Amino acid sequence: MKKAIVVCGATATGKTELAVRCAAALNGEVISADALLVYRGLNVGTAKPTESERAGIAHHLIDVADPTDRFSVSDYERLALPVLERLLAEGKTPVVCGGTGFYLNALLYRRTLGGAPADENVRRKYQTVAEEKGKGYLHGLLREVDPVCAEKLHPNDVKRVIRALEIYETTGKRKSEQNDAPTPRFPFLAVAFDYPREELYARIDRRVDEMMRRGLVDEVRGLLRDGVPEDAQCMQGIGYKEVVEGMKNGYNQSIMSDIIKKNTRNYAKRQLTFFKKTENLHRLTPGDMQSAVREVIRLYDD
RNA sequence: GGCGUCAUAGCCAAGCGGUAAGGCCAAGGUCUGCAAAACCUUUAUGCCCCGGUUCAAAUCCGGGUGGCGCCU
Repeated sequence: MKKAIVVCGATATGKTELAVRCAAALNGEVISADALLVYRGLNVGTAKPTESERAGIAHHLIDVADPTDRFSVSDYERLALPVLERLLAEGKTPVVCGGTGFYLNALLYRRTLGGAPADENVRRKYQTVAEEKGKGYLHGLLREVDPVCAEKLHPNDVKRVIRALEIYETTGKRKSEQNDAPTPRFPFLAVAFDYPREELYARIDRRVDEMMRRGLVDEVRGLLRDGVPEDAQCMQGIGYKEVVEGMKNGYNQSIMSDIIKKNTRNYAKRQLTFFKKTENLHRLTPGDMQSAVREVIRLYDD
């Protein structure tokens, strides 16, 4: 069975180019693992690979949702897994590429994701409870039905507390009892560029400048004009929410740009933390794309 | 030159005699159906400098230094 290649790591480290080159060299196709690349119409703010950047390599899981959709990990898993399995069956090399660790884990490991579909009504109900009676009260509710899970969650972590309550309410089972060990679904080689922090931040700054130059503000304006609500899920993406907010407050592009840079740096740091736990992650020396590709191929053939 | 006013962490800032709030930034971390989301933790043996009063001073007094404002 062919192995998959996983190109992960922080934003702005050159994942796209590395993935395309590896796919080209190993008869592969790219499967994106990115929470915002799935949305149509979000191009410049997501640094969506252009036709020429894709270099004739097939890309999957990009532009599979409308900006008004509410896309989630389970949607990702449902769409991405069949593609990946098909490629493996065809003897091709799936090159999974992306910085959304949560999506990556869902694709790479067999997990139940809580085993309960999202239920808007239940979520709204508990959201109201949290607002009216307080986060502590909501957390107390969870403590009653699933004390083990409640113990692990901070009362302020309302999203997860609600999710745990949702699982219990819709399935009657406790989240804490679904201790499914993460088993890999197939063999894979994971790689990531390891930039010094300073350099990574400098790359991020440059990338954001580039996005502004390419018309991020116009893109956001266009999405809003086309009826995408300000509070749409995709508008929570970095670059989008700041522009929406900035336009409301009359900020100039320079101020928006600074905020986007800061948030992107914070995001990159979270990604680094997340990927620290990825087992057998091979760190690639940044700087020379050519030799990085060679390194990946060498590791792949081992 | 005179008078007044202010000086607290990288930044903003509370405190007004009893042993340094808070916010931002930064760093570290969590992550099982919103994840570019959400959440957690840490961050001044020290309050411009020197001296004094006091059991006790960021807080009061005197003198410096620096910023700001007004007057000449």
